[in-house]
Amino acid sequence: MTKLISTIEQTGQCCPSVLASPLDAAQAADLARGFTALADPVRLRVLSILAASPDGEVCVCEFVGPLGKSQPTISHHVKILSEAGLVSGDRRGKWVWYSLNRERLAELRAALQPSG
Amino acid sequence: MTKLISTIEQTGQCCPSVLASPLDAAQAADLARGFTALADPVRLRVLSILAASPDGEVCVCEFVGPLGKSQPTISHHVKILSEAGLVSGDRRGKWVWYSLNRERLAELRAALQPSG
DNA sequence: CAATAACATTGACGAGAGTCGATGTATCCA
DNA sequence: TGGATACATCGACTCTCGTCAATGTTATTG
Repeated sequence: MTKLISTIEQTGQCCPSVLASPLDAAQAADLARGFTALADPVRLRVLSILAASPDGEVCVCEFVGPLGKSQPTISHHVKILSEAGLVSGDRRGKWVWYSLNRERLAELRAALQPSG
Repeated sequence: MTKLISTIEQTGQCCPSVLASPLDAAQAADLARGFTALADPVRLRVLSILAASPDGEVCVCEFVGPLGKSQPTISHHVKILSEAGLVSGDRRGKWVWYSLNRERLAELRAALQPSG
């Protein structure tokens, strides 16, 4: 807590940033987990399809064809994105509708933002 | 080329963005390579140390102690960052001074930027 | 209840990543 | 010329990741 306040005072930010000050091991591990979720072409395409969807929601079956991967593979990637906080799933009947978590994406973007 | 102009017209950006429009396989692969370079705590700490350095340059030997990794391991990570365009090395005598490539980092940040 | 559909989970496989000791290469100095 | 220093490369190991076939789970429908 003291460390968090110190970080805020030093950087003017609420989240660790790569460019603000040297990261300790824990901060670096947290950020690395986030970027790991972005470090796969299938997952990036899932996010981009979600972002481009008019109603902001896409069910899993709509990823399988366009991305050329099997249903278990898509399900695997969506789970990774979900655990990283980048997407959220909502079950309605047989379908699970996934939506983009733009706040989480903004956090990772902010970690690459210059401090000054 | 035609595709690039089309992308610029549609998105107002020069680089593929996750949030602008659905990524094709090649665009997604390119971005994934960039985020893969960021998806490791050691490499994030290397970048953060470079960003915090007063003169913007750090030689390899200054990473080894603080990061608690062997010299070959640090050299390996610096190479990955270099190949990803995120850092540049400059040999001066026995030392190799590495500096941060902020433009490349800005490109990856822009890929997470909302289009509207 | 049985059959179907959408999605998740499991198990297994090959490929790639992170790590370090040992070694190679380049540079400086005595 | 020889030794010492800084960094890169190699080889090997372990572990994780991406992938898919097979199977399980949940919900709808007849």
